[in-house]
Amino acid sequence: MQISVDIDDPIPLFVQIIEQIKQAVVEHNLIPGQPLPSIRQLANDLNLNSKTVAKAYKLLERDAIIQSKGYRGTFIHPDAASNCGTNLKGLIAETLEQAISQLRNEGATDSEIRIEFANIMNNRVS
Amino acid sequence: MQISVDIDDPIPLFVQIIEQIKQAVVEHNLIPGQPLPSIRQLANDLNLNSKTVAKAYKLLERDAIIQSKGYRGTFIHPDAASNCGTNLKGLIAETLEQAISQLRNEGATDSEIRIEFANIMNNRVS
DNA sequence: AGTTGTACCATTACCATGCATGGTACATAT
DNA sequence: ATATGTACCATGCATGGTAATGGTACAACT
Repeated sequence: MQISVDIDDPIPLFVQIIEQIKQAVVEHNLIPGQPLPSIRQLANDLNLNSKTVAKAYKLLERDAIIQSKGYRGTFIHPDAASNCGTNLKGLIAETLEQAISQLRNEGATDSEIRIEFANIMNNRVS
Repeated sequence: MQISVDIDDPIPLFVQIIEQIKQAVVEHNLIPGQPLPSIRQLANDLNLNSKTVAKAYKLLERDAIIQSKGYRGTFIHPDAASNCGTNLKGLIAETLEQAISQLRNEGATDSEIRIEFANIMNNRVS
């Protein structure tokens, strides 16, 4: 498995890692049960901080693309291929788009929407 | 009609203006049809930029609290009192809260929600 | 001892945003 | 001329969030 990152790319490094692993899964270059390099190992290879790689792995595990087995390492999830299709990102976009377009129709300003959004995300009381 | 602003107050100046005019409406110190100072006039009295006052007036007109009649000036809207009750801000908060809590239940990260939100607000293609 | 994933603490730099400012211009009226 | 609301251009400043960095520590296993 070849993974590379481009620091000059505006795409965040942890996203670059995620996309490459997902791509390898859909192309069957990575098959279920196959081991992935350890967080520290991959971080070392890419000259990245281990936290950056850990973040990518964490998100991949949440989406059931990979499986972390503690001291035994990290492996491709049995249902990795099908879970690559489930687009959580798409659901997020769809849900937010619906809410935002509704609010815009109600006459809300983008500025007001942004402010209220920030309040909610920070659990502030408005 | 007495309006005053406090520059040291963390509340934005245009919000201070809006709140005071709304307050005056609910207290019947401002009644429908009554004229408001012109944008430039009020800006001059408060030592503010005219754009700041214009912003406050624009939002007040959107909420049907006041009515702008071009060169004739700005006046209190006939339904000002009742429209002071309709809380657009509350609607925004409610709509967004519903969407966000749903996404959080689906497993979405706050970070992901924020990114997608920014994409939508900027009409970027994701 | 060495490695695994994970969880905290923290800081730095960058970028987007909101607020307020300034200038200019327009049509429409007195 | 003067005044009205409104629309565009632009800037400086402060704020807040993300991304990425670093250090430390833990339990569990080889």
